[in-house]
Order: sequence, then structure tokens, then C-alpha cells
Amino acid sequence: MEKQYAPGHIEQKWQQAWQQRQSFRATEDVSREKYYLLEMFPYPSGRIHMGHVRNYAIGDVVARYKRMRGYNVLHPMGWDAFGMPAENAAIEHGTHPGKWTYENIDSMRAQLKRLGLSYDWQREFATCDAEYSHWEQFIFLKMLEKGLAYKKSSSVNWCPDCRTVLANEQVEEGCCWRCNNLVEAKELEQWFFKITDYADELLDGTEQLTGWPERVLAMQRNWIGRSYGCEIEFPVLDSDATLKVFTTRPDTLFGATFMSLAPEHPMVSALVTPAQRAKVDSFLQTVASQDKLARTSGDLEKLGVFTGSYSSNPATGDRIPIFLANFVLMEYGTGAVMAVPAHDQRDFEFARKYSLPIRVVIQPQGETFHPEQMPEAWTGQGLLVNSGAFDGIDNDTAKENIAAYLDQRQEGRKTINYRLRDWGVSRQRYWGTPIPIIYCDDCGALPVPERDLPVLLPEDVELTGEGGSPLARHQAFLAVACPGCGKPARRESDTFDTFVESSWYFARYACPDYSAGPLDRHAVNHWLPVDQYIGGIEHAVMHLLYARFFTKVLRDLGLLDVDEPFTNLLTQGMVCMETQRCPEHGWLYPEQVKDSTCSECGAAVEFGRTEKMSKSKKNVVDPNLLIDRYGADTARLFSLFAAPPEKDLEWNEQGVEGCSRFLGRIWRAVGDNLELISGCGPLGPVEGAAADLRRKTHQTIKKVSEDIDGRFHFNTAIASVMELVNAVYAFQPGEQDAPVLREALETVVRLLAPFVPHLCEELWETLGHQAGVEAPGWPTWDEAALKTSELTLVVQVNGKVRGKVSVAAHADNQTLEAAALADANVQRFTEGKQIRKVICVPGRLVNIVVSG
RNA sequence: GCGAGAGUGGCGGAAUUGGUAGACGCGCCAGAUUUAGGAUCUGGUGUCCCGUGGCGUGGGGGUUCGAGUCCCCCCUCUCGCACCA
Repeated sequence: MEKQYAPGHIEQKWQQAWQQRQSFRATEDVSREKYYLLEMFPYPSGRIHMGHVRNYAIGDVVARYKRMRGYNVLHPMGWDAFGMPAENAAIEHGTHPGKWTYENIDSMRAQLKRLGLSYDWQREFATCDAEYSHWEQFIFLKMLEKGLAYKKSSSVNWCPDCRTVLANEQVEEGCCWRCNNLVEAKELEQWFFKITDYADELLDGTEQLTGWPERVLAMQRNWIGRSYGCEIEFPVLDSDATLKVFTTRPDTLFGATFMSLAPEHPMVSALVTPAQRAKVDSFLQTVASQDKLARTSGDLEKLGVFTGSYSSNPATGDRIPIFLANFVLMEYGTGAVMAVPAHDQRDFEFARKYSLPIRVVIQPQGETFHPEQMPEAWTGQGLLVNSGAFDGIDNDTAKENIAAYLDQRQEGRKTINYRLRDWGVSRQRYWGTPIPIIYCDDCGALPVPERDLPVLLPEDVELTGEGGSPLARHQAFLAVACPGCGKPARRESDTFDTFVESSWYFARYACPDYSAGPLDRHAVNHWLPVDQYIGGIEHAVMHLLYARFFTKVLRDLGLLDVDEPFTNLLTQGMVCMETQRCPEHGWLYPEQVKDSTCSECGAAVEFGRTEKMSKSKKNVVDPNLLIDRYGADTARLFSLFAAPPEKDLEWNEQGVEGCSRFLGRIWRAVGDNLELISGCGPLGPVEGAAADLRRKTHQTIKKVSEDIDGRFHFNTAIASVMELVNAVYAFQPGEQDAPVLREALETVVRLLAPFVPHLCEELWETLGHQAGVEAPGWPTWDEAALKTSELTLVVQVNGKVRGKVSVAAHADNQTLEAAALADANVQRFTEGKQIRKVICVPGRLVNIVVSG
């Protein structure tokens, strides 16, 4: 055994051994309980970053731990391979996106393998593989048959920079989630998935997802945004038309004194009277000039214009003016609002601005509101007034009663409204899954026949980055015979949103080579649901909601039999680091900083607050350099030890060195004692310091088991092994202590095997074991070894610690009390005082309550 | 505004049901070993003028023999959503 711990060749040796032994191959085996562990698969950018290291290190601990506990673990890895960086690289460097992507996959696979992650690499696939495209297109055709995929013209979020449509979930503060440029509205024919059909199930399902973080569920519920209310029809006076509104407050119907329509409302041009035409046009121009970000922010000044038309309030019969208002959104509800200024703050402000009547219809008991004196709208509870037959009833009851009244008169009905929109999946990009549709002048839009799947991307494509989708210009790709009539027809040139691929990859891992369909139902039912899913919080809404939706769709298509894809979800925090700036040279990489000065010019570096590692801020650490320097085990250990998994991890070079030092300490502890413990006899009865070490060993097994299992407190698990190692160093063994010491050292190696597998395999072999360190399974603790004959109890007087006493472990309360009262220091505080009560907590403390 | 979460040493963080606050690591201080060390080993390290003492988990109240933990009020921060009718 080498005196110095040298991770380089050890790690290589064991990675090869695992590969040769196929240690992580998963096969269906009903004799053992299955455990499907999955980390969110990466986009093959070409380089791994610290976020990957953290994500996959966390997953690997769980995988290895569960395997040692006897589970049949499925732990796969693959590539989320379609997407825009490949196209951008193609434009910049003149390579083909496919070539670029597959080369990146090769390089990233090698980097991940250097980390020693226990994947079943035989299940690997990339979402740009022809087979994957084939079965994704197949699923789309089935969705089309079921009416779950459809085409419509709609105003879409258009990113002018990426030249593509974005889903609502991909628009952040009015900007593109990728390039951060302002998103525009554009009218386009698009394919949609009917996720709204599943709104209720997706929402109600969150109640059953007890293994998910509350905030992710809250975000999804918020996103789906179900609200109960009424749809009410308002007749347009001097016209046959009616305007439908959605309201959650039918109880305020008698207070509706005007109507507000979204500027984009389809009825606008019909409603505008000649006299108002000029004013309305000028208003519409003002609104159009405001970008979407300003339109939807709360502090926008409320602006509106009268259309010249009137409606009548179905409850009061009053004539009410119809306005356009910049704060009314076409995307929500019906794009038309019944305005109740007395009980809605926005309508209140609008009414004040345009001198519209305010009619109070709800008042708390005993209060009288005067519209002209109200400082703001009353949105609280109360009793109805000015509401005809409904006067005097509380407003919650009135919601029901007025809904029933409207229903009876066929002027309205109860309805449920959702914030969730259908998922637009068309993208005007090349590097994606082609949407398998053919357009024929005579037959319309037809699905590509199943026998002609997959529709593959043409290789010979010109990517310039200009003028929309390259597929739309590729004549050989577009030209196709109509599957209906045989006449020349044209292929759909849009590709799927890449979130479609990531919505079902977890199911395909169960049967990556299945060629008779997208999913082998038997295999999928064996492995799914994923028992533990691990990934970044940034996917809380988009990916995680789409994947839930797809699972329900696949279930309804008869392709699998689960309702939810992920039983437990762990969202790991980001990897952060202090930013460093030179006044002269801007953001600096860590290696450009020496002793807090810029290595270029020597100027003092400004340290910023810790932020997420990002290329633009240059506060990034290349995991490859980290592995070169310290080894994969140290990289893994640091990312597990520095913070609990769901919290942000702050990068700290000295912390890394500390982890490296700890591994060296274990190495020496085994090396220095190897001679003593080699070939020692079996463990017999022990006492004194040896019994203490043995107790520490078994306490540590218990603590680490409990910390990993379900709690994922890896940082404290590692800390307790550190304590055990410290105890080994403090222990001075005699000849007869070899078995106890051996047990302690072997326990250290076995407990750390999921965290730092290379080192532990090597030491396990050094300790004389032929089979791998996982072979004997997870260590179990011996309850008897945890017991001691004597316990040290804390003695408190009035809740403050005043002494410690040693007592027999099974001593009764009377004995404890006597021992506590006999303590010299305790007596100082009890002397001359009356003992009112003594509380004994066995195994913990004695508290003496005194007075006087 | 709504929703979720967090505030503990110089720093990252411990403290499963209320029961010795600060485990473990980093940093710092001292010692040992060494030709020397940024290697290794040992000890110390919340704070207050010594402690067998006082104070101490964002602030203020409360419940309790006992509160970081439970209850009420307030402050600060992070994240998500946000004119959603």
C-alpha cells in the first residue's frame, strides 16, 4: 500500500473494474424490491459544470446506498440532446448540429465517467436518436387521434432573437428565458397539446405528491390557477351581440357600473362608434407601443377609452358604458370584465379616473359606505345592499344565490376558469423532432402514416441563423406525396419544443431498446414510477408539469399504468461562488486572482456577493480541473459535505482541501494500522476504551443510516464518520484491540462507500476482501454495542446546567435524584432553598426546581 | 399584494419527538515532529475584566420545571407568482 493517498490511478482502476464487472447493470428481478433513481438528464453542452457534479453526486450516494441495502436499483443516464445551442454552434462554426451534439455527448460521457457515477450505461440514449424521434412522433399521432393535439392560429410569444415561438412557461418577465430579449406577440398557426384537459387532475394530484417539496407544488398550483366563478352574459344595446365575462364575484353583480374589455378583444371594432373611432385608435396605438412587460406589471397607469357602446347590467337593467382598458388581459377569462368599482381596486381607480359611477353593494354589518368618500375599494366580506331581492344576505351565500338566479334566467352559469393555457409545442427551428404532419391542398393537414415514421431531419441543411426555420426552405424535405390522395403535398416544417422529449424520457429508460412501440408496458410498469427524482428547482413548473401531463396522457393511451411519474422529488440548490472583479480587467476567474489582487495588473480585487456560478461573471470552477487536482472522490465529497442538498452550496477552495485532507486521514488510518489488524482474530467481549470505540462505531452506523435514508442529510452523515475517524486516531490500541480497531476501520470504509467509492473500494481490497465493498451490503448496528453500563447525566437547577453525574444506565428516578442532589456544585445552588420539584428525564437530565 | 422558505460563532453549517446550543469542517491561536514546510499529529477557539459566574440562536411578549425548537406580534432576507377580474 502506498504511503500517500494518490487518487489518480485508484480512481481509474476502479472505474475500469466496475465497467468490466458490469456492476451497475439493472435487470428486472422480482426477487428484490425495485428502486428507480433518476437525476434530470443534462443538455450535452460539451462540458460538465459544478451543478452537474452536485446533482449527480447526490444521486449516486442514493443509488449506491440503496444498492447496498439490497434494492434492485435502476440508475440510468442519457442526453437531452435537441435544442438551440447546437444550432447556434452550427451557425458560428459551420458544423452540423448533429455532429456537434454527438461529439459533445462523447466528451461529456467521459467526464461523467471520471466522477465514478454508478450508471447503467447500457440504457443510455440521446433524444435526437432516430428511434427516440420515431416513438415521440408515434405518441404525437396517438394524441392527435384522441384530440389531445390540435392546431390553431393564435397570438404566440415570439422571440425575435431566437426566431421562434416560446411557451408561456418560457417567458420570464416578458423576456425570453434563453436569450433574455423582449418577447413579441405574433399571430401564427401552431400545434398545441391539450394540457388544459388535465388541469383538474394535475391540480388535484398535487395533494397526493407528499414526497415533493411544498414550494414546487405551490408553484404548480399557482401556475394552473383554478378559480371558481361565473360566466355572465351582458347584452350589447342596439345590437344582437352579447359580451361574456368571467367573474369570481357574482355577489357584486348589482354593483357593475361599466364594462372593461381587453384592447385585443375581437368585438372591439364592432363596438366602436364613429364618434369614438379616433380616440379608440389613438388608445390602441398607445397600448401597442407598450411592451408586454409593462402591460402586465402592477404599477402600470390604468388607461382606458370609451367605445361609444353600452351594455345593460342583467341584474339591474341599468345602461352601462363599455370601455377598453389596458389592464384587461385577453389571455385570462374571456378578455372582458364586468367592472365593480366599489369592490375591486382596479375598477375603483379606473372609475375615479374616468368619473364613472360607484355603486356599493356589500357592506360589513353596521357600516355604511359612501361611494364619494371611499378611499379604496372594499374587497372584504359583508352583507348585500342595493341588490334587490338579495339585500341582507352575506356575500358568500349571495355568490351561490346570484349564480342560481342567473342560471335560471339563462344569463349566466357557474364555471371554472384556469390560468393554465394549452401547451404550444411548435418551434420554427431545425434541431428538434420534426412534427409528423403533411399538408395537402385538397385533404388538409394529415398525419404521416405510422409506417413512414420516423420523419428524420435532413442532413444537408444550411444554417444561417436568418429568415426563420431552415426546414421551411429545404425543398427536398418539404416535398412529399399526400398520404390521402397522392398528389404533391408539403411537410410540416416546425419541430417540437424540446420539453416534449424530456416529458417521457424517464419511461423510455425502462425499455431503451424496445422496437415495437414507444414503451414496453411490462418493463415500464416494473420500473415506474421513479422512486426518487433529483434536479434543479428551475424546472419546478415547466418540465415537472409537462412530465406529469405526459404521464397521464401515456396512461390514457394505454402505454403505461401509473398516474404520477415521480414519487419523491429532491430539488437541489445552486452552486454559488463569490464574484471577483478587477477595476481594470472586469470579472476575473479564480485562477486570475492571487492574494486578493489581479494577476494581470496587481490591482486590489473587489469581492462581490456570492452568486450562482456563471460564465458571464467568470465565477466558475471547471470540475475537470478539480478532478485533476484532487480526484473525483474529493470533488464528490465536497459537494455533499459543504451544505445540505436542497440549499445553495457556496464554493470554497479551502473547504475542498479539507475534504481532500480527510480522505488522506482515512488512508493513513488504514495504512498505519494495517499490520496490527491483518489476520486478527474474531471480535470477543470488550471493555474500557475498546468498548467506547466499538460503541462509537455502532452509533455511527446508526446515525449515517438514518441520515441517508429518506432524510438525505449527507453533510451530517459525513460529519459523523469524521467523528469516528477522530475516535480511531484517539484510540491507542494494544495487541488485543486489533478486532475492535478493524471493525471501526472497516465501518468507516463501508459507510463512506456511497460517497467516495473509489477510495473505499481500494481500502476494502487493501483490508483483504476479494469482493467489492458493496458486496456485503450496508452495515447493520448492534443494539447491544450501543449500550453502556454508566451514563453521564446533566443536572440542572431551575433549568440551568449546574453539574454532571455518572449513574448506572438502568438507575431508577430515585437514584438519579439522589445522585443529582449529592453533586457539590448543585448543592451550592440548592442550599437553603426549598426543593419544589425534581424532573428526571431518563438518559438525559435531572432538573431540580427550587424556590426561596 | 399572494404563495413558499430562511434568519444560530469570523465562515459553511449541527441540534429526528421541547431536554447540555454551536456537532463536523474551514479559518485562526498554541504546541509536537521536522533541515524546512503551505505536510502530519496534539490541544485551544460564542461572548463578557479570571470562573464552579453572567450573557447568548433577528427583535418583543407568552406557554413550560426547561424554548433555537411551541403560540402571538414585529423586523430583515431569499425564491416563485403577480392588474388573473
